[in-house]
Amino acid sequence: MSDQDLFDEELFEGEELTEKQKKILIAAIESFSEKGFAATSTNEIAKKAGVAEGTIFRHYKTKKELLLNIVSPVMAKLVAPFVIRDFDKVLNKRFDTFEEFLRAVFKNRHEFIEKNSQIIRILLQEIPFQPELREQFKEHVAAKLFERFTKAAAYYQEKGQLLEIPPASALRMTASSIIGYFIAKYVIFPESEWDDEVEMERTIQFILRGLGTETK
Amino acid sequence: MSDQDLFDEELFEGEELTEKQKKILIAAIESFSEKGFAATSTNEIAKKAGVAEGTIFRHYKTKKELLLNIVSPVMAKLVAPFVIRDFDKVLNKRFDTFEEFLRAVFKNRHEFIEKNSQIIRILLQEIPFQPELREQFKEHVAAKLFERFTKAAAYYQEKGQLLEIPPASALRMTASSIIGYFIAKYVIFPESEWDDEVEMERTIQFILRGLGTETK
Amino acid sequence: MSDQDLFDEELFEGEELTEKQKKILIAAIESFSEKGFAATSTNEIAKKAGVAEGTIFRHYKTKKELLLNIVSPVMAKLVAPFVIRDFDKVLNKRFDTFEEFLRAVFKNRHEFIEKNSQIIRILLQEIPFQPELREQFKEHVAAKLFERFTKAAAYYQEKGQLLEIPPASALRMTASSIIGYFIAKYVIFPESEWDDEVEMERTIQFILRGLGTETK
Amino acid sequence: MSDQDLFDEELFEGEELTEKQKKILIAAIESFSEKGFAATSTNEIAKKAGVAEGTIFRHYKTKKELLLNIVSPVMAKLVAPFVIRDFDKVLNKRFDTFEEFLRAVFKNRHEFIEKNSQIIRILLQEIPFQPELREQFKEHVAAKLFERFTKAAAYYQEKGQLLEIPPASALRMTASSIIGYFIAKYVIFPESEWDDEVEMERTIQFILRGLGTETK
DNA sequence: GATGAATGAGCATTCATTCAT
DNA sequence: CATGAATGAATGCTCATTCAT
Repeated sequence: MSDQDLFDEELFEGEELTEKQKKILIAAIESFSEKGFAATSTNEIAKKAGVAEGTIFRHYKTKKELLLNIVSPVMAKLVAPFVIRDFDKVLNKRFDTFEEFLRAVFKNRHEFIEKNSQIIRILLQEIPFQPELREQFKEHVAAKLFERFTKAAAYYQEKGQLLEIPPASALRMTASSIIGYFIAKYVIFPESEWDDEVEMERTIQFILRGLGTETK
Repeated sequence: MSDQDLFDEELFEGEELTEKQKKILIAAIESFSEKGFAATSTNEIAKKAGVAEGTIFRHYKTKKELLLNIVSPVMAKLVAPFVIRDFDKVLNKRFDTFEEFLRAVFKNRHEFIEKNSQIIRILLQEIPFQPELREQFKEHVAAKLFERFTKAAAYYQEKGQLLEIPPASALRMTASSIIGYFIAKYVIFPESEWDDEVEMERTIQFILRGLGTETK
Repeated sequence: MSDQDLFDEELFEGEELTEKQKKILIAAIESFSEKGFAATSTNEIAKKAGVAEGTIFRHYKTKKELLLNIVSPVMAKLVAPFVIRDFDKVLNKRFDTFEEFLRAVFKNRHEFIEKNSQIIRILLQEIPFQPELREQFKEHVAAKLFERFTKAAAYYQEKGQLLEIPPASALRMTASSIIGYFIAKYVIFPESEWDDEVEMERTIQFILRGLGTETK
Repeated sequence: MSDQDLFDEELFEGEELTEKQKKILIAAIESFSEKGFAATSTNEIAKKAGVAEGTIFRHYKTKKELLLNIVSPVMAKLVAPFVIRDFDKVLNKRFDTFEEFLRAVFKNRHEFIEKNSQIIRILLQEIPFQPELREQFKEHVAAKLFERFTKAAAYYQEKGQLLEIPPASALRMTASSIIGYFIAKYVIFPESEWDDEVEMERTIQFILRGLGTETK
């Protein structure tokens, strides 16, 4: 929890939040992720945050706006490493092989997701029911991810390292495997023993074998 | 819609439902899958079903019981092909290779999921928030699936067709890929053009390469 | 109060109201007329009516709908004597002189207004703020009143009993005088001594002298 | 609007108002007259006035006090021409006939009401619900008006120009006719074509015929 | 003097559930 | 069995007012 708190501050740092606003956000994140958005009452959030109910609505006009304010920055930062300027060059320089690329993305996003697991859980839960969220997701996450992944895929396909299938399909299978890893870890076996390093490596190998061309 | 209706009757057929009960179930499924369980009111269900609100509570003590009554039979039937008596023999006889096995499971469950997409969507949405559901899921779905898949995995590993990794990991990656396929199809691109046959085949190939041994 | 109650039943009689609905209406009428629509809470109405707050909303979707349901029937019946079929003939037969006509209208509407003073007070208060009410009023009261009064005016002008001014002006002055009488009686001096008969007669004489031709 | 603004300053001129106070008053007048006192929030007034919500309460302890501060000066000035010292002499000198008197009062108050139509609308709306207002009105408006009108009436009755009825009744009918004129003009037909001069003259003639003794 | 964040009581409305018919 | 009127707790949200800065 202290870890979570630490990060929340970092996450919303560009926004000049008052102490009360931070408490409201933290309380809302906790409740939304535990019980779901619709089943969490503003009264409950207020109590958990130690503020008056009216205070919530001074800062967020509606409960839905509170939800969007929680989830939007995470969506933005979720694709951050893909939105670097001159992504192509970065690709050229840093990741010579698809394996390096895959491994870097996985590791890096792993940390991010770990730190924001609650909010991402909320995001996943609410995307089917909140059109605004879906719109944001499509525009800022899916589209960007798809665009950059397509470039990367072309690059590695050219190099002969990646199977010649449509990037969309490659992306789907990569994402399925990675997201499946996180859901297993955080949703299905949250309290089980689980060897992060080993399972992550297995997942990477699985994707590489499934999509790579290596005679390996 | 008529397809969906048709199937709903089939799905609950062992249960001797009155006409009104069927209407209630169909209405509830529609609303729950569209707006979520918590955001659907019993009043709304009653109106859509064309019955009085009291009638719902005559058949289902609480709203949650209604949810469980919808979702439970689907959970049971979701693992149906794995729960055949003498699963080992079935395995021996029918699916000589891992590829055959995988292909059969995928195709067969594909139809089932397609017919029950609404209910499965409800299931996925509500599992995180309904302990009873989670319990049922673990007991009747996950455990059975795991048990039978483990047997199958051992069988194909012995035959040298499947990579020597823990069955749990193999299951996770297989399931991720298959479920990822369905989520892409039903949740992310529900109105997009999407070539079922091709994408399914790609997914199968991906899993086979990822988990199979290279002799292929 | 018993008088008021008696009449309320009569007023809404065409509507098949349950006992609870009647209580809600009576309570709402009392509160709205005492404190105004905006300053009356539904909680207060519920308590006064002896029903649960939810019960109000079962019968009237919103507080405003409750207001309209109270005020509309009175508006309709307020112009009732003018909406008789063959108003012209009635005029011919029954009221040979403008004085008779005026006296009849005044007396008859006097009783109606007396019985519905609370609701009419609500109507007057809320007309400036409720566009729906204003619309209804224009359509069902003002227009009808104007139309029939215009006919009557023409009739008496032809007979040489009424000053030759536009009917609209004559109506305005007649209505001002009559409504002024009621406001003085019910709003300004509600608890004063006030000789109904004498003041009414004075008002009639005032209008007759003001609008009649001098032959009298 | 500039006219209105201009006058507002004039109206409150004896009171040494700061710029912010004026803005608050103007904003409150506008909102109260448009939506009613109870339906206007202090937040809304603050925004329209361009001040902080707290600023309103620095100047007016409560929202009701703000209302009274708006309405009181208008009430005082509404009867101004009647509160001249030596009203009797003024009467003697300036208005030899009831007609002159009536015409002067009507014309003069017409301008005043036109300039303060918003505030007077507020006054009319809130008098039934604000005991303080009613008290002030009785004490400063009705009583004074009644007292001076009674004197004037006696004067003109003595001169044989005014019907021998109780001044209270004469006042009621005069006031009804004049106020009816304003309500028609400002409330019922605010956007209609309406010939001020002609209708005012008709109204004056109506009162004169109704109350005068002229063989005219 | 002016601000605006904070308050908590109060608001209209919705809800799952009950029960007399 | 089925109904639907009734309930009252709970909900998201608004309000006039306060007060530290």
